Parts: sequence; C-alpha cells; structure tokens
Amino acid sequence: MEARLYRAWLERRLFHADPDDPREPYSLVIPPPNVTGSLHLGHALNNTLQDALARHHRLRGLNVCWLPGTDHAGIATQVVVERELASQGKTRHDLGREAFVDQVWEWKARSGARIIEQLQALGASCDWERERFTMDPGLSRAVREVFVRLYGEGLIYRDNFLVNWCPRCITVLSDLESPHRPVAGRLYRIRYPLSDGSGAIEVETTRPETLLGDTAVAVHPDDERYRDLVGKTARLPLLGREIPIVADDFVDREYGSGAVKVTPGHDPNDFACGQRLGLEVISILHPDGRLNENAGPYAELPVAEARERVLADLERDGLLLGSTEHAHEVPHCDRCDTVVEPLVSEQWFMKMESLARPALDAVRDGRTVFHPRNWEKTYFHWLENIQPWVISRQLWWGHRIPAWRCEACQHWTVALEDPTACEACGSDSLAQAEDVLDTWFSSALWPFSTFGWPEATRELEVFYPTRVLSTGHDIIFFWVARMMMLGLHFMEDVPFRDVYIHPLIRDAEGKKMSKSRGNVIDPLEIMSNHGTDALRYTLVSLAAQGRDIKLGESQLDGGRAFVTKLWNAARFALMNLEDFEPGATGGERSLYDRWIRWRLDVALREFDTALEAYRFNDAASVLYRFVWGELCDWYIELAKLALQGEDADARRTTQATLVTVLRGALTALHPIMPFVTDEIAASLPDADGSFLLEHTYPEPEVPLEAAAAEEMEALVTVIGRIRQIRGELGLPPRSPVRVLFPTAARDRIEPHEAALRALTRCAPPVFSDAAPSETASVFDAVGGTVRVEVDDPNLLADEVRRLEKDLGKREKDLAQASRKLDNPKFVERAKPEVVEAEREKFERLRGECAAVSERLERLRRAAGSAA
RNA sequence: UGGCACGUAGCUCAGUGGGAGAGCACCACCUUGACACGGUGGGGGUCGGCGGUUCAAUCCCGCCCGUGCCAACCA
Repeated sequence: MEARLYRAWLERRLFHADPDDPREPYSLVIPPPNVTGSLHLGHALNNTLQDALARHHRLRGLNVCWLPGTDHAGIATQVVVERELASQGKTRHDLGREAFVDQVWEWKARSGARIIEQLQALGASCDWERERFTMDPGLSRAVREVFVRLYGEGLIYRDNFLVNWCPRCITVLSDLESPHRPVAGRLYRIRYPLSDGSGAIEVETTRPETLLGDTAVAVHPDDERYRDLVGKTARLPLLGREIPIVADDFVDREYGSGAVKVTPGHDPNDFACGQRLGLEVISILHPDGRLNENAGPYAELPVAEARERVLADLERDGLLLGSTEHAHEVPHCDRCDTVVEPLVSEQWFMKMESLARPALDAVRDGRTVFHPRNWEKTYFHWLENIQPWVISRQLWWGHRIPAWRCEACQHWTVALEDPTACEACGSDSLAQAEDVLDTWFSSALWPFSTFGWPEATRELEVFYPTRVLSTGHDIIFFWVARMMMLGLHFMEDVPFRDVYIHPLIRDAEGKKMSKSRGNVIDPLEIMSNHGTDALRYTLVSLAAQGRDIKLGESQLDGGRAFVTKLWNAARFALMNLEDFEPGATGGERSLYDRWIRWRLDVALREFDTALEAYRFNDAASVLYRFVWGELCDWYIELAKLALQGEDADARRTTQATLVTVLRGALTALHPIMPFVTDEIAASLPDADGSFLLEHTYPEPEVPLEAAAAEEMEALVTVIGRIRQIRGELGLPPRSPVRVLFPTAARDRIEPHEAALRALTRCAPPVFSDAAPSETASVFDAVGGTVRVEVDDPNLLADEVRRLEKDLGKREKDLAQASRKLDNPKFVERAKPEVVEAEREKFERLRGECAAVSERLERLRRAAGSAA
C-alpha cells in the first residue's frame, strides 16, 4: 500500500508549500544527500525525524515547507566514478576533463534519481516541486556571486602555503578532510655532520626521506648543549648541501636529542619555523607523490621506496644511528585513505575570523540553539580556533572557480560574467582557473541558495531563516558552522533557529556506517522485510539525545509489532462499526468513553511537548503507551461490553467514541508512521476520501473531572489486584474466585460489575462487611478492604510464602520511613510536603504491615491445622 | 595531550535530588470472536569504583577505572 499512498499524496500536492499561504511558516531544508550512491540508515533516521517534524507541524496547522535536494559531493563523487573507471582499467585522464565530467553527470542522474526514490519510499513529505541540486544553474549562480563578493571584500585570496595534499586524488584537502589515523611507524635517529668537521649533530624523524628537503637544523635558543653550534652549518647527509643550524623556541629540549631537522616544504611546524626565520623552502615532491628533481638521485621514486633507499644509504654512510618503534597519528585522505603529504602549494583560501565572529555571537546569544545544547561547546571551540579554509580543489567535478589569469601580466580577474579581457592590462589572453571549489562551499549556501538567492524572492522572505536543521554531529564543522557564517554574512540572519543533532547510527557492533566506505545498510531491504512504518517507528523510538544508536535487525521487531497491534486494534473497531451511523447519538457517554477521550488529549499534549524539545524517543513512547497500554489494554476491552451488549444507545455512543479516539490516535501517529495510519483512516466509517494531513489534530476536550478519573483509577486498581492475586497463586485465568467488597463500596462498584467480571472472570461480586475468611487475600481499595477468596486449601503454603515476602518488603520500607522521621534534621530541613508525604507513607505502611502480619498468622494456623 | 560523551536488569537503552523504569530475552498460566508480532502474572539491578556536598545522592561536585568520539605542530 505504501507506493500507492505516496502517489496519492503527491497527486493531492499535500507537501507543496505556497509562500503566500497566510498560515505561520515552518521551513526546513534537507541535508542534501551526496550523489555518491544510495541512502544508508543514517539518512533513513535523519529524514524520518525531519518528516515527523514536517508532518507534525502540518497537523498543527502551520505552512510547512521541507525543501529537498542532493549534493554533487565533489571529491567523493569523483572518487566513486574514478573507481568505476578503474574497474575498466581506465583513469580520468584517459577520458579527458570534458568526457569525464559528462560521465559524472550520468552517474549523478542515476544516483540522484535513486536517492529521490528512496526518500519517497521512506515517506518523506518534501516539497518536490522545489527539489534542488548543488550544481543547478541557480545554485551555481549563487556560488559565483558569493565567490566574487568575498573576493572583492578581500576574504578570498590566493596564497602559497603549506597544505594537505592527497597524492592519489592529486588535490589539496582541507584539514577537516584529512583526519588523523594511528600508524605504527619508526623513529629514526640520524647524524648530520658539521661542515667544519668538528663533530655532528643528531636529529630524529619518522619520515627520513624528507631530509632531502631540509634547509636547517633547529635547536632551542636556551639550550646550553648547542649554544656554540648555532650559526654554524651542517652537511646534509646524502645530498651534501650545507644547511644552517638555527635557534627557535618551538624546539622541545626534552625530546630526543633536542635538535630537530627543519623541512619547511613538508611539515607544518617546520613551515612556520621557516617563515619566522626566513629559511629556504624546498619541495621534493611531484603532485602524484613521487620525488622530484630536488631529491637528486632519489628523483621519480615513490615516497615509500625513497624512504627505504634513503635509510639504506644512510646505513651505508654510517649516519643512521638506530631506530625505535613509534606509534603516531598521521593524516589520511578522508575519501581514499591515502597518506596525506604536507606540501607548499599556491591555492585559493577563505579568511575565516571575521566570518566566525558573528556565527559565534549568534549561538552565544541564542538566536540559534543546538539540541542537545552540549554541541555548542564543540561549535565554539572550532570557531574560536578557526584557520583559513582552502577552498580550491584540483578536481574536475564541481564548481569551476570564476577566476581568469592574464597570460600577459599574471593578474587574476574574478568576475560574475566571463571576462573577455584582463581587468588590469586589457590583454585578451585569459585562462580560467582549472580548479573547482571545495564541495562544502556550495553546501554552505544551501539554506538560501535553494530559495532563489541572490534574487530577492518571496520564498526567501517567508521561509528564511528556516526553523530547524537536523543533522549529524560529524558535520558540525564541515557544514553547520559554515552555513552559519555565510548565512549571517549574506542574509544578515541565521540560517536556522534550531540545530538538532541526531544520533549516529552504528551497526550491531557499534561501528560507524559511512557513505563511500562500504559498510552501509540498505534501508530499502529493512523496509521490505519489516515495513517502512516499522522502520520509522523504531528509528524515532531510538532517537534519544546524547547517545548514538547501535542498530541490530532484532530491534525492528518492536516497531513491527506495534504497527501490527495498531492494525489489529483497527480491525476490531471495524468489525464493530459495521452499522455505524455518522452523527447518530445515543445516550450519555460512559466513564470509559470519557476517560479514553481524555487520555487521548493528554497523549497529544505530551507528544507535542516532546517533539518541540526534539525528544523523539519520548514522543514515540508517549504514543506507544497510549495506544497499547490504554487504548488496547483497557478501553477496547471495556468497550466490548457496550459494543457487544443489548443496549443500542450505549452501542452507538461507544461506536462514536471509538471512531473519534481511533482517528485521533491515527492522526497522532501519522508523523511517525504515515502509511499505515492513512490506510486505516481511509477505511474508518467516517472517512470522506481525505488524507490525515488535510486535517489538524483534534481539539482537546474539557479534562475529565477528578472524581471520574479517580473512579476509573479505582477500577483499574481492583482489576489489577485481582489478576495479580490469581497470577501469584498460579491459578488459571478462568479459575473461580470470589470477590467481596465492603458494603460502602456498592455504589461505586455496581456500575462496573460487568467490566469487573469481564476483565477478571471472577464470580459476581458480593457486598458484605463480614470478617474475611482465613484464606482470603485482602487489599485496600474503593474506600475499604476488598477480599478475594479462593477455596483451594492446597494454595495455603504458596500464599504464606507470598505474604512473607510481601511483609518483608513492607517492613523494610517502614523501617526506612521511620528512620527518616526520627531524624530531626530531616523533619526540620526537608521541604514540608516531603515530610508530610513521608508521614503518610509511614502511617500507611504501618497499617499494611499490621494487616498482613495478622493475616499471615491466621494462614499459618490454618495451614498447620490443614496439615 | 586536551575536550566532549557514555558506563543503570542477560541484551539494547530511557530516566530522576526524596520508595529504581521500558522493549526484547527469561519463567508460569492462557489457542477468550481484534491481535500468539497476542493476553495475564512473575523473577531479575549494592544505577562502574572511591571520596565530597546535602536532612536525603543512581542523579550535583572531585578523583579514579573502562569505552567511544572529536580536536590536536611533540619531530
């Protein structure tokens, strides 16, 4: 039924948002999935949560706009398509740029379409008429506009700087794209002879091949051991270049020998040191990771091979003094896992400090709030220590940088429209930059580029800022922070009021699932095994704040059972509604009718409260408890009396309540399980061909008055106790037990006699104030002592054991209460209502203990005489 | 090295400054005209450890242990 329903929703345009709709707007933009492949469970979770929010707010009468789309995912997609080519033994260079990009567009068409299908299969209520792709003409125009404006403001600039370089992808990477991974390496100690022959200085390194690019040896300025050497030169092993011995306080005197080789061309620390001291920068690497001509005899060797050769040659020359095992953290390419080489390269950068400040302020002063709040610390820490962002990439798939270099004067012309002449010298020999932009550049504009920026559209006016962004904590830096910065800069307002950070879904072993890494689970498979609604319910019920989700397939059984339970409850209702006449009224509604209607209101209110706080798991459990624990366990059982009874009025009244409450429950559940709820709702006798989303939640009634609520509570207590007594005695559910009430309870019990008998299978209740028989179980309810009598003397021993245990528990509680009340400090300092409650508890327990022990005595005597 | 989480029933996890909860699993009974993907009842936890604050701590604070994540220029 899922595909049929979804098609019907689309035909009815239920998800389309009109900016001129006068109702209060509620907007959100989808985190655009990468067009690398298909959706995994993390997408299923995030989009289920967003869909629940979107549908919920539609049901609350808001003008909801959920904007969908996909991301071109520059490097990720390029790597995937390159892999595909590699399986045919080809590289992108075999195709050339244009043909390769065409091929990626083909991939995008296939993958993008599959993703949209999956989102729709999940039930996502996106406004598909607003679907966007980050490389659409409109969004590309926004990218260009932003680049040109930031360049004009001096925030985008070119620089020659030490960057992370992936020699396999042959591109620069940002720090975020170069995560550190532990590597078991070796630390080598190498001897650098002094040029004057007066000795040598020893250094340590994990990357011996980099010595080919060394331009100094550094020591700490206050290090007595080396004071005399500063200013002298050392002879670089293998190449024989003379390099200065310099002093810089970045050197740690305690580490190794206290002297460090300086390779400004291939180490971030050394680069900074080189800049301070004006050292020469030598690059020894080709872009593809082989050594270049500066490496002398090692030129053209790959790094790993060069390392071996360098070590062997050092050994030969007697300059390798030894090595030790050394575990350290090495940056790797986020996409292909190749070891990243730091090297100096001329790239486009974005200056971040001035953009970061407003983004920090906006969260500090609460214009944007994270849920849960603790992620704000992560956000602050990163923005407070922000570094320039390398935005250029040596890739082919992405937004080409709108900059043209003049071949005559080398000036860069950056412009909105393709220039025909150099803006500096007027020459017409211009060449556009080959590089594309980091994919996150366009992602950063998503909340406003998708609504038509830089045009001043009606959509931007109404739907920006969006209400909430739902995403994973793994992209707070990559994406959330950058949207905040650019949103504030260009729109002069935050891009979203709330940031909901959803849990990460891990597999059953707790391992992370990730996009282009292979351990992803296809949600479609789970959806076909368990049903989409079951998957959605399970995901929502697991989305608690502050902990990631370990998801095994077994956890989906609960969701499926709940869907089935709902379905069966509806089946029961339909069986009993065959002669339902809409609008027909019978007599007054029963207590049961009024009670369940009130419980529905309470559940709806609690559901709304939970969702407003993004407490999805609470929202799910509120409805679970209502549907299963109240509607099915109590109301339906009680309603059977009227529905299957003789009284036509009572039957009609109960039918009316059943329809109202069931429809209310379906509406409430709709944001979580949209398919089954609409399917059931369409079959209810009051159905008019509309969908649940075309209505709003039922208005709450006047709350059930306290006396009625208490009456219902008493009935539940009595039934529960009778079941418990029978259960504890191990009696079959139908075994005859006699229930005796005090005569004073007659007025309260008699109206519920049928319910009592139906739900406990007891004999007709008797009203009597006679003393309980020796074997009766007793408890207090309905304003007196209720007795449950069982005639089987064989049960005496069991009952004695049960009572002993029961007494033990009560006496322990009594002792605890008594200790508290004897403590003058407690009585004096605790809140009065707490003390009062403790007193009442004490009195109650004392009475209960006395009653139980008295009865226990009687039973023991009876058991003795029976024996 | 620093930061942030997490450590509660066999498992997966909620939760709270005043008598420990859910789902699944387990045990007993029940094939009752919605539902065995069900019903009723039950067993099971010194709430990671040690201190501190408090009349009162599973909850707040500190330290420690364990797990995970993130950020990091110790060659």
